[in-house]
Amino acid sequence: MAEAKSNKVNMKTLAKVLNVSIATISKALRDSHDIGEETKQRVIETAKLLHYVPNPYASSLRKRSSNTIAIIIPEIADSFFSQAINGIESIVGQEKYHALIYLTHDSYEREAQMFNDLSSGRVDGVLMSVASNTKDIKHIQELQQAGVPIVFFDRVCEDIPTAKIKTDDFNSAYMATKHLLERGCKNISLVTIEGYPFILQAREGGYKKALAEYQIKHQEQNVISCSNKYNQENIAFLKEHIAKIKPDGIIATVEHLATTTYLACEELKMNIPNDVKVVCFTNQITAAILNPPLTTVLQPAYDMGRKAAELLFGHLAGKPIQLEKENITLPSKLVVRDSTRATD
Amino acid sequence: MAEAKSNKVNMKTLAKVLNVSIATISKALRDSHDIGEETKQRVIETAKLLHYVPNPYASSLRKRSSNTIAIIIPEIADSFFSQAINGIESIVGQEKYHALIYLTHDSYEREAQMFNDLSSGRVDGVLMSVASNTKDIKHIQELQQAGVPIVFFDRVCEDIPTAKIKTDDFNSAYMATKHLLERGCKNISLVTIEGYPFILQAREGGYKKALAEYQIKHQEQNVISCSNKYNQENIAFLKEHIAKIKPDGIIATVEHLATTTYLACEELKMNIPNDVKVVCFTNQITAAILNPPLTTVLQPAYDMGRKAAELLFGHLAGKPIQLEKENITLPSKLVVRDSTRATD
DNA sequence: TTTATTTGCTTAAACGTTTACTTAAACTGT
DNA sequence: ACAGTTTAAGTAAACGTTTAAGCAAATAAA
Repeated sequence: MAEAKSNKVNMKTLAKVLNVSIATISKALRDSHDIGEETKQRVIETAKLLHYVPNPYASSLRKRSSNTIAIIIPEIADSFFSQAINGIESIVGQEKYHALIYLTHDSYEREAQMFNDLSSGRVDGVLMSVASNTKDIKHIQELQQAGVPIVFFDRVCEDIPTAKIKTDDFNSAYMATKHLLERGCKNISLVTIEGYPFILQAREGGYKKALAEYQIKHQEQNVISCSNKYNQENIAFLKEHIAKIKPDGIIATVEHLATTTYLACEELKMNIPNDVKVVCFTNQITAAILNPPLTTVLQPAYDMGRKAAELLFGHLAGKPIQLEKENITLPSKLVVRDSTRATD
Repeated sequence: MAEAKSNKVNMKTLAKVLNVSIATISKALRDSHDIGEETKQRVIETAKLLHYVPNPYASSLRKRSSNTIAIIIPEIADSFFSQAINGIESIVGQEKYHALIYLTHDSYEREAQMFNDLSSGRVDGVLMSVASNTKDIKHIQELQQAGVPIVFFDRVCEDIPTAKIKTDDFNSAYMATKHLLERGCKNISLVTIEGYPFILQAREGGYKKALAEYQIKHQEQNVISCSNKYNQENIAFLKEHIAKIKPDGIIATVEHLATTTYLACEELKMNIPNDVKVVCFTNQITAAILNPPLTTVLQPAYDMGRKAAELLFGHLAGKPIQLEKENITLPSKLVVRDSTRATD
């Protein structure tokens, strides 16, 4: 058990032990044709015996590639993103890559800062959901022009020509709204958050389309934009809106708005679904045990993350994938529960 | 705008442009005493102008340190871990470090594999929660002996002499149990998951202590061990237990067991809190809007992550921190809601 | 004035790999 | 037997930093 001293064992060590050159070690470990079968075996054996693990930084420096990707997302305490990471990780691990994680907290400045750092060659590729207040996309363009492939998921940047994995925001909002209309709602509010022009535009579009189909005139005041964090002020803000507009249906477009909406309704003594019916975009398993159980738009978070990673790694592996041609939409699912139960 | 060609600009480029040596560039950028003030400014200016970003791999190779840490956790789709990552990230970002994320999925084999990789010098330190089925800790010992500092949070490994950030599992389980006893429960089940001897031992200990104080004899059959994933089989398994034991109180020790427990009770037509009162260890904000609102043991996830990161970075920065002496316990909080409302 | 010291910079080696190029020996076919 | 090819190695440069050591000129101390 004493064969492996804590002194770093590197190729030089192995070369010395085996009395061959460093090049032989390197080639043997990468299974090069240059090296004889017997030598290869000897190298592999002693490498294992001495617990040799290659230095990734030397390798990355020389090869100009790092076997590392970056995951850049706005936040992590959200079931959509954590499930998406699970999907990403399922590929990253399998491909023996490493994943750096960066949280922008929806700040453009941090995002730009991160991209600046990444232009160093730190990563071979990027998987990202853009920050809500990113308007200027120069940082993304520059990284892409520097040759780092980028794949967007969920919160994509339409103006960058690369792969985008989205869910059908327009359609799922349309379905959700139609569902409320079918259940008799006539005055539906759309509760969104600041930022995310594309996604929110799509959801608002689907919402409006459904209204139009039911000959309901859309009112600007029925669309309310909260701040993107769960707190007391948000609840108060929403309460005010509900008290004023008295909607009979609410579509909450992000996860934490479910709690905000339920608490606001409770404080206003408005019963769900009798006084107001609620649908929320969320992936939380607790939706089923809420009071009442919440009708949700369930997004394919895991699959989106996985698909995004598959495209990126396919590209990195040199497969003939034209990232800019990949524009994939995975369907969300409306899961109907009691928060939109028919009442009358 | 044409000053920065996409050709990688490195120290050599800067040296050529400014007609000084590479060493001067390096030292100027690191604000060395060796370099004159005027030269420093010129270097910094042109570096900015040409969008120079240092190559992290060259730097890491030479300095034998990577400005990177590893976060190793069992899973990520769990509010405790995602909040803990938020806490960690708050320090990582501020210290200009980078964080690699690894998910063990509670598998010892993957964990050991990851540690093996990390012995390459890939990271300067590790923040981790150990996998549930990790019994053999040789991989952890070896990395530590190789000089990589490790800080545990939540799911610690008691046999490794290093910093451990825990929450008071014993006491919070004790409080939760006592709370149920005060509310009149006489037959309390503890629902746990497989693995995690230390944490579960502590929680079971607290549970037993409370029972003892109330002169209730502990029954082995009241402790049930589910599998650590949310699915239908788990619900069925728990239903069976509840049907057999007919507990009037349940303590669910991990987040996803809340949903499992609620659904099991619902299927058995057992009313919470009338027929059975429920407490769960969870950090989800939806606890407040469940049916009924769930009494929770709220763990200081963010603070635990943050504290763990603080210790690690303090150590890395050379502060006089003796990691092996740090054994910190942050209190959890019992948040009482309707799932344990007094009835009778 | 002479000797130390400081200032500001350069030289060159090192970190641990990978790889283009070279080389010597062994095999091939004629 | 000999030119040509294949096989199995080795040599050395390169990746982009950091840093110990050196050195000339300027400054300070005696």
